[in-house]
Amino acid sequence: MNLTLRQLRYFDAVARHGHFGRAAEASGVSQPALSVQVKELETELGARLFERGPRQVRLTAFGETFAGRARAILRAVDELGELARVSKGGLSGRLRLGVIPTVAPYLLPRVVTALGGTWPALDLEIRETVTPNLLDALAEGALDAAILALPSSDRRLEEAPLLSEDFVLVRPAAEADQPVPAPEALHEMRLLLLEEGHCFRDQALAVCTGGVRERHGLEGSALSTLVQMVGAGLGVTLIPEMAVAVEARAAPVAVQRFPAPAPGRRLGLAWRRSTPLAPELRHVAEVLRTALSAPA
Amino acid sequence: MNLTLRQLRYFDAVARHGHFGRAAEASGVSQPALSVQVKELETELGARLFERGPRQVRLTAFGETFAGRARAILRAVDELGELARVSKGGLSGRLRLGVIPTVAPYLLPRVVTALGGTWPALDLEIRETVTPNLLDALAEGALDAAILALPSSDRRLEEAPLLSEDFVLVRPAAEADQPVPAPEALHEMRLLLLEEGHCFRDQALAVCTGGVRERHGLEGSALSTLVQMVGAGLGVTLIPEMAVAVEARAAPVAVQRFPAPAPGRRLGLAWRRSTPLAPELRHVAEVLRTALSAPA
DNA sequence: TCAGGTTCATAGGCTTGGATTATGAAACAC
DNA sequence: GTGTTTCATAATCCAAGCCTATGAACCTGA
Repeated sequence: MNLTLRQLRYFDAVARHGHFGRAAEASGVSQPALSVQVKELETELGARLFERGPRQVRLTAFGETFAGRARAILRAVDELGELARVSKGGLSGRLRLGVIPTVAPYLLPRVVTALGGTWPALDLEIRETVTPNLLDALAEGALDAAILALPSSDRRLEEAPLLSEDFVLVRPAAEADQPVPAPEALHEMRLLLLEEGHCFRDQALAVCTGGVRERHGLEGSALSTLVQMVGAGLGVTLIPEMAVAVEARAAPVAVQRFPAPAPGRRLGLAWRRSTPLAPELRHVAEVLRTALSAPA
Repeated sequence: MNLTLRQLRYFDAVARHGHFGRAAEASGVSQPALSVQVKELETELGARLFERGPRQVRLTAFGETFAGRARAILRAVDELGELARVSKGGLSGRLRLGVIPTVAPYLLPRVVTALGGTWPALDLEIRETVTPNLLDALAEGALDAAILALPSSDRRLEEAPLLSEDFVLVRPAAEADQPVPAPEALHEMRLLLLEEGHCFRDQALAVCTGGVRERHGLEGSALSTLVQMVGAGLGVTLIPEMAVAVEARAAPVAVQRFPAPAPGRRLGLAWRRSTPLAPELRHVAEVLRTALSAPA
């Protein structure tokens, strides 16, 4: 038995696309070339990897577990390449950084400036999406690191804290003179939330230990939407402190801070433990921590 | 950059042998063929992997970390092959089982019988050596499973208990009428020990919390040697209960059991968590547990 | 200092593996 | 049934990899 990485790559492509033709195209080879390699792989293994249906290709049970391991191997091989790149000249080339949506608009300028200043040769690629997607992308090696709320509670990740900040209450400007409610009292008010998937939604919910009245149709996909909704008198909302400067100015709302201990969140940088970039990423976290602790 | 498994295998061979010629021989190819592949690997990586000295080949610092990752990949690929074998027909083909020396002579017959009875097609390969070697071999994939004393305290291993047994005191036959000493009192006597590396040596030492008088030149490499030394009046020793039937008969010695709670050991089966054989090995442990709990 | 030995790199010729295009076969859609 | 989609097979070609032979660098010992 003599497996090759080529076979694993082609197999993985078919497993992902569920289609030989498209897998071949994605792999940059002709369909027969790919078919032959996959068939050879099956022959060497002595087991079918795919159920070839007339309309679709599906993994067998065996193929399913095989795919998991094959992917891990391909990822590890990719990391070998990264290892070589890092080993000479430190951080350079592409760095794929993920950022959660409730951070990206407010921090990215400073992040880009700080990293570009320290590593001029760095080719930064940013991807903004919700935490679950970031975690998947990190696990698959599609991202090198991500800025998200700590803790990630993913054992495969290493994380470094970047900053902590409080949440503030945003209410219609007309209510500016009202006393600040206790966080626990928020469930008495109409609290507007981000849609499912945003970690900030869960954090906001956690503040209201009593639960909130669900307001279907009153969810936003971005903090600025929520603030606009508050300005229109639809309810109140929480936003992280870093968003105040940008968002509170754009609508007729009042911002109120909670007395200590105020609810808040910790943000950090996270990366796969096994990435060869780990030492460099610790340095990146250091640089970001410094840059972000300075006033904007 | 397009690494191949072939390159990694050849590189690994050179890293292990520290010698291109021998690595080539071990890999079953000519030396130039191997040299070319390694050179190509270095070119693709853009970094040297070896320091080519005139008298020896040594890994560079980069090569060192590279080798670790490369080996992990090669192991994972081997496991893919095993996965295929296991996926159809369950446990069959070769099973490489390690056993510690203080267990092997007494249990192996029953182990072989039990496994051969349940899996007739199984080709059992036994390797007897001390625990540290077993752990290395398991980690490298040179063994599929091992029978050793629990706990292994290696997080990469999964383990299943097989049996627990007491230790008994072996003393010269002339002392058969003496009262049984408390385990703590053993350091008053000349306790004969196995040589370094045997886990049973450490377990015996642990029994004598007060420490023992070191008797250089009075260590044995096997329990039967120790018992013979006891028979010759050189001191006393501890042996596990399973060894009594075989060993105590072959020398003029008396066996004394300790009152509860007697010192003892737990034996178990251990295997790499990532091996595809894991489900089968749980079954193996089950079979062994049953077979070994029955009287010999 | 020079002859001989060891060890890794390079060169030339050959074999095999992988790629391409062209074509076949099976299943569905209408 | 005719056309379409999709994977497998066939024929052909090029390049990657292997082997033998040889070179280059360095050590060793008289």
